[in-house]
Amino acid sequence: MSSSALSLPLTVQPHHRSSSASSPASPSQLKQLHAHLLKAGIPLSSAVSLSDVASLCGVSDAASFAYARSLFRHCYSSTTPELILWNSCLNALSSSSPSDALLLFSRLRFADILPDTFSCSFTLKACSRTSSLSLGKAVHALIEKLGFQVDVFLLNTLLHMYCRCEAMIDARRVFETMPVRDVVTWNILITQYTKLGVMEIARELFEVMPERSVRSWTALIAGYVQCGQPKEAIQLFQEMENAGCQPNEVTVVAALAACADLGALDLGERLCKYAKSCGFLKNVRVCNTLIDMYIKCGCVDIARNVFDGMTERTVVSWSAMIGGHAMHGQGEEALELFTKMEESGIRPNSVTFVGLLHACSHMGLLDEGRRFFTSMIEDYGLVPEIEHYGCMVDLLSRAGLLEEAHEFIRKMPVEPNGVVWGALLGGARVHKDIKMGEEAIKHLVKLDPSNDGYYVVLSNIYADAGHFDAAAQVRRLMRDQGVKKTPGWSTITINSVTHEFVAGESKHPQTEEIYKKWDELLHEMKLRGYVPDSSVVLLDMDEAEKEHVLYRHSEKLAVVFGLMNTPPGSTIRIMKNLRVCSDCHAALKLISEITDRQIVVRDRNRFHSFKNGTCSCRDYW
DNA sequence: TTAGGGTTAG
Repeated sequence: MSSSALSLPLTVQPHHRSSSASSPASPSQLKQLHAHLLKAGIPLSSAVSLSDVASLCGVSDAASFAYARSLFRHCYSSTTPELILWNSCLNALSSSSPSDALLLFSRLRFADILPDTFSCSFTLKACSRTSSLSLGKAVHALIEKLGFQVDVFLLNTLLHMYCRCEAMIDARRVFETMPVRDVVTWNILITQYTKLGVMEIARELFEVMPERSVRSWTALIAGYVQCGQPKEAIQLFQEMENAGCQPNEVTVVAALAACADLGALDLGERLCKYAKSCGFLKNVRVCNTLIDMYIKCGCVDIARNVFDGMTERTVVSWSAMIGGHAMHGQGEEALELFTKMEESGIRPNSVTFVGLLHACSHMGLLDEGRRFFTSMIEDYGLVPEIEHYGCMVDLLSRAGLLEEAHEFIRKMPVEPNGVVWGALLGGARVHKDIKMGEEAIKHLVKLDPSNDGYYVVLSNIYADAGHFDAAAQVRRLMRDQGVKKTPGWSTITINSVTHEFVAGESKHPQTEEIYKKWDELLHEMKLRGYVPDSSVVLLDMDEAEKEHVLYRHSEKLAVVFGLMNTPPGSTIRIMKNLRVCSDCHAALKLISEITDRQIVVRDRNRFHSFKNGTCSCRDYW
């Protein structure tokens, strides 16, 4: 009943009660209703649901509580034992307002009423949700005193409480001494270890558990994804299929997230088909993850189709899609979508604004970016986080406003991180500002001395300005700091087999043919004006050697391999661990033109889609 | 009337 009945009290259905999930009436509404029903002569018990009463119990003043108890007695006491009413309230409050559930439990104890296993279970749930370890321990003691230690259900709740409070010694003690364990017991513990990032123990438990449910598999798959081990997640998913266990919505979400991380489009597509056949696409979270998977696998158009086809969208759906357009250099689409989002009445959150600011910085939309930054604070009351500051510094410094960017960093209320200084450094490179580059690197070296990327950029700035001695000094600095260059790798997946290419390595069985094909391409590229840009090579060697190093960059090898092993006209998709270097960027533009192929490269920041000699980033990256 | 797994930024 609740709200509809409250607005039209005389139409109350005598035996219709709301479930505890529906929103309870407020105390004042309830009092109003109470008065109304008394006048109309309708018995109170037929109109007041337990969850309504529960909402009253949440009121901490003694008068309201007394009123709630009188309602209890008035409505139910002739037919139902009072403890069930307490339990119903505890149940409702443990989800809606756990601190009130704890308060109610203390009142129950104070009233000298003996709790049963249900009361304890609801109270432990409230302890979990409020991380009240000491109260949880008190309930544990009570459980032992009352002899409830044989109830698996209750002990699982207890175990869960200890896990949520990260009291793993207590959790293990409960687990070890449980007289009976069921699959839920194991799942709780496995999930906790995945949350703590201890995947080895989670896996061990998974291996030895006597019986597994879909949730056991899913918990471990999701754990691998959360711990940044998507390959293991996919492997386990395949094991799960082989074991004949049917993935459900949650499993699909976890597996799709792994595909997104890996750029594993083939499996992602298969999961999409499976989800469709099971009717999972009605589930918003499945669709959200599906959108993310398609975006991160380079298929922004398909992602948009999924998005457009959704009947219900959450802030996550909108944010994912806006961020996706931004990542693919589609700034206008991102901004248009934001307008639609506002029209639809969904309130943007801080992630939405990260996507929007990304879109602006990738497109050089200075004024819009500033506007969004102000709007998120003033119109939406959001507090900017480090990511937002990073986007703003990126936006300003790319636009050439390096002084303003620097000033912005100095005024930031949060400590700038490597992303923020890195953005200033990037701007300094584009605008050939040595002073600002040096300022940025000063902080970057302190924050992250082992990251070689920054040195490369600084050296490029020097080399650009003709300061070759300074460039050499950077190389010395790198050596002195013990900085090793992160090997660049690129992967391409063909017929479900992922081929990895590491810069300079020649491990792939088709290496000879790849080099041969590259030489042919190089000839054609040079005819079209390609000049190798060896400034990106930070090694002491002569020009010819530098060019040789350049020609063995992993994304070039992967693209050539792709050209050789995929049908003409098909899109080539590459994943790269670092950012695309400027020489490869120029080369891939030409290759897309010469071979009439679309080449989509996912680098660590964004997507580059090369087609007909141009890139979707419009060379602004 | 009680317990366990999920999505967007990086």
